[in-house]
Amino acid sequence: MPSVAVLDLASAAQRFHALSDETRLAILDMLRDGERCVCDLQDALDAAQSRLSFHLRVLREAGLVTDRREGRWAYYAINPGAMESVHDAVRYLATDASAGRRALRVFGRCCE
Amino acid sequence: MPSVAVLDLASAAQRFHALSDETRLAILDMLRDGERCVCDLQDALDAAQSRLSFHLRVLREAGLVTDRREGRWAYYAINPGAMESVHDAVRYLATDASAGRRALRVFGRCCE
DNA sequence: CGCATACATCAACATTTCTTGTTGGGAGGA
DNA sequence: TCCTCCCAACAAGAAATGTTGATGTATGCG
Repeated sequence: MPSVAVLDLASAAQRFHALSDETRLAILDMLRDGERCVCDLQDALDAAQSRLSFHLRVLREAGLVTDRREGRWAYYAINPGAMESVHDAVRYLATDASAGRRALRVFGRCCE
Repeated sequence: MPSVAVLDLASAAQRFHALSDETRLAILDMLRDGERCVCDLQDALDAAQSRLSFHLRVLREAGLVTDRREGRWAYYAINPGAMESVHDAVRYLATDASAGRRALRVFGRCCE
């Protein structure tokens, strides 16, 4: 059975919202390289600390990132499970309901 | 080469924003069955006409749906190309930058 | 023509989101 | 202990977003 038989609209919307801001996408783009502390993000993105803290909270509350405290630093990292659920949601929306389970409207060969 | 070497933050953010609302996700969910006129969506979602029109505009301006006029009806349908670019963006964000091109952080076998 | 239908758009308002500056708290180093 | 660093959280204002009701426009039917 597909992991997303039907979409949980509320949580999907929340995750998409977390992805709907350029600053947050830039943060995630950096986190593709691995976990980072806030100060790294601050330098790289040239953003005020409170602004980053705000966006990291949005990402965290959507479950897209995890945070780990070490000494006085906070390290953030992408949460693979949440990214996978976003992936599932997109695939669900892009799937033709009238076609079979694997038949995608969009992707001839998916993830090629 | 991957189709998304680097993410276009602005347009990706716009598309994610279009997906960040429950009403719009419900609309797309209906459109999985094929194209629909506004009146169909109106009945099925029990939403005011101006409200639907607003959300359809957001989806249209993000490129996620196309519209077709026929007589006095307007038929909306999912735009596969835009859904694919959303899919690419999610995969890009979920991909470990330090790993090889096909190595995904998240999906052991993608789109299984 | 007159009228109803299907839809877009506008105006006004409430709510949410984002930014900037400030405050506070915990962790170390001197 | 005092001071600095790293970060979260608060406060206030600006801007964007979503809802509702009204108006506008094109189509088609009588």
